[in-house]
Amino acid sequence: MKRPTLEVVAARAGVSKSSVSRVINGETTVAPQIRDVVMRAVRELGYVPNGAARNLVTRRTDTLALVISDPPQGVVSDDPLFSAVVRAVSRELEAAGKRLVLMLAESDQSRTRVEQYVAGGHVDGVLLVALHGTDPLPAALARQGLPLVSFNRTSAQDVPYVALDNTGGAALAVCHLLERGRRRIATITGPLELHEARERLDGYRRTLRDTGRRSIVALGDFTRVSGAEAMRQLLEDDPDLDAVFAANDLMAIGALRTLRQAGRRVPEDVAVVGFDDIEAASYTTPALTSVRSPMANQATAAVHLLLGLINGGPTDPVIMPNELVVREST
Amino acid sequence: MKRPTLEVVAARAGVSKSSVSRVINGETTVAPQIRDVVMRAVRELGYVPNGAARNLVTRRTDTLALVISDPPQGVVSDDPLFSAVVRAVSRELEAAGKRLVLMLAESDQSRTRVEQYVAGGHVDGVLLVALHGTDPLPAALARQGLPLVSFNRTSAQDVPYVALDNTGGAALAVCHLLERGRRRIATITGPLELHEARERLDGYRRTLRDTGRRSIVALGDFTRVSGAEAMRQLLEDDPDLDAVFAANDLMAIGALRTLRQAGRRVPEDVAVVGFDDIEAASYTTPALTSVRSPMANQATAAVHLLLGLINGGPTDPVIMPNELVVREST
DNA sequence: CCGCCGAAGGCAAACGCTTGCGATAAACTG
DNA sequence: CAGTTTATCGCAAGCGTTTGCCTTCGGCGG
Repeated sequence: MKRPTLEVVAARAGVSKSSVSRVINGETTVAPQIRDVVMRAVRELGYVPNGAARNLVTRRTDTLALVISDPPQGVVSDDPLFSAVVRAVSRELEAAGKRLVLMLAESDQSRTRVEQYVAGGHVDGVLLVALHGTDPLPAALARQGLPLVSFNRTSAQDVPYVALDNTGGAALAVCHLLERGRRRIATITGPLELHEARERLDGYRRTLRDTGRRSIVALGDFTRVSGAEAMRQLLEDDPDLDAVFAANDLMAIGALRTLRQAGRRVPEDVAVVGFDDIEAASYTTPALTSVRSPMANQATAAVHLLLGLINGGPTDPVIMPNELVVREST
Repeated sequence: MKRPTLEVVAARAGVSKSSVSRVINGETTVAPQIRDVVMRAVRELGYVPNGAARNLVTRRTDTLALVISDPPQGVVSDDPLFSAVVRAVSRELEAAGKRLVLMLAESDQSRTRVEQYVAGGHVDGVLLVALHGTDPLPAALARQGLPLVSFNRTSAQDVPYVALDNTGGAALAVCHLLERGRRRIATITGPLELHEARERLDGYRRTLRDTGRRSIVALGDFTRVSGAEAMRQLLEDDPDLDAVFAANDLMAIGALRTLRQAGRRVPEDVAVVGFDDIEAASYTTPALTSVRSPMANQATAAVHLLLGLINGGPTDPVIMPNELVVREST
């Protein structure tokens, strides 16, 4: 059951290991005649080069790590985001001929394991999703000196990133509500220790302030139940509100339920806008208007940035614009 | 920026490479005093063993591949299943100190890439999700002689697997409907080239036959729209039906929408049962009764089976039981 | 016809680690 | 106290590739 090595291929082809290696790696300095005999031997023996040996000498692995640093109940655990990102990254790396190792860092212990792994030279670069503002991992990985791209602005300096335009997206949502003639626009925020949630809140606040209106804020944590709860709170605080901007779709869905229970019609009495445009946003009744987060595009862009970095390319951050998808809820 | 090697650690500690290696690998045949001095050197230098070199000699990689063989629009693309499986596998491997490389095989080209990769000795074993009955990958991977576990029965012989009890789950659903007094129970199937879909249909048919009732079948493809469409078909074929068993939740959700549009009340006029119990099943109105597929447990079991195989354990298949979650739609 | 140049293939030295085996010294045994 | 067994450690041989450099050989120019 032993796999053949370069040596036996060389023997079979009647040439040296060097030549076989050169053929395998597509070098041009080898005579077509030798190339053919080598290829034949390779095929006959079913030879596949040993990865470890190759990595050892070339110091490349053609493998990138996707690290998702988030507590088990965190934001990225949110299914739609998780699979959109993972799948897009996987596809893009596949297309580039690279491999993906996926690491969920859900505890400090696993975070140090990630560091060790990266330090062990197993990967050529790291793609990092670390939404929490105080996460130590970005800085730790940056220190390793390996190419690194983050999925958002990090507290660590000089980490190239690809981020959504959260502020702009929130502004988009609020402007839309204003155009629809809404006067009292509330918001349900995400957990404010996340950059993402902060920025969405900022966008909401700034837009309202610019038009001389006041903010009505309830805190959520990006879960559906927190959205429902926050909505109850808002109705209590300000029964006359006529619109809600939720910082993500799950909370918007929760809010919809609360509104229905409270007998408010959507959108007649209260308009609702979500954020992310997850699949489920189009299932709800009424279907949810939402700011589309181009997660897949973001992931693709992040992979490209990283691959560029590995080849000595530029480190300029990328900001992804997002667009509003108008449905029945506004 | 060069990382230190065993050699420099040994020099610093004033011992041989062997001793350092033994300390690193936690062998017991090393004197505590030496152990300490080595550990200190390791810490001071920030030494981390090089993975490639280690793999090369030990022939282990502590890395397992999760291969998802499915066309881009396939079943597993279904977000909830995808992320549940990926996340559970990742957690379990993390706990076992192993690494996960994720490979989506969405084309024949990428399927051969998977084979090459596995043959290249990059992984110690493979976890395979290949639902399509005609997928050649199970057999191809089995031929490699590496430990392999599939997420369902495969056409390839002798591949250990961990499968859901699809037949039993469907029976559970139908029995429940019968107990609720339903007489005309229809079903919406998944794409029948999938084992999964076949088995669920079998379970439905067998249960009805055993109680002397006839089957009412419409074909779907596991997508929400196909569910809606199939439901329309069913209403046309048999306007008097009083219950529907959908082979997955997405189709059940589609069916709910069609029923509402058709003015049928759920569950008063028509009861609906789904399969999988995805997150969204509890969001719908009315909330969906569903057969819970313990995907996470299944994934965990698969990982354990694989790890066992690697250590020479048994290859007995595992069948996961599932339970019915009763909600408002029945 | 001779010398030189370039192309192409082979040799052998790494790459960084593990591990069987022998060496050494300490600890026993009788 | 001599003969042995034990506990530790070091030596060096790989593991399977890649690659710098040297060798060889055919071809070309002078």
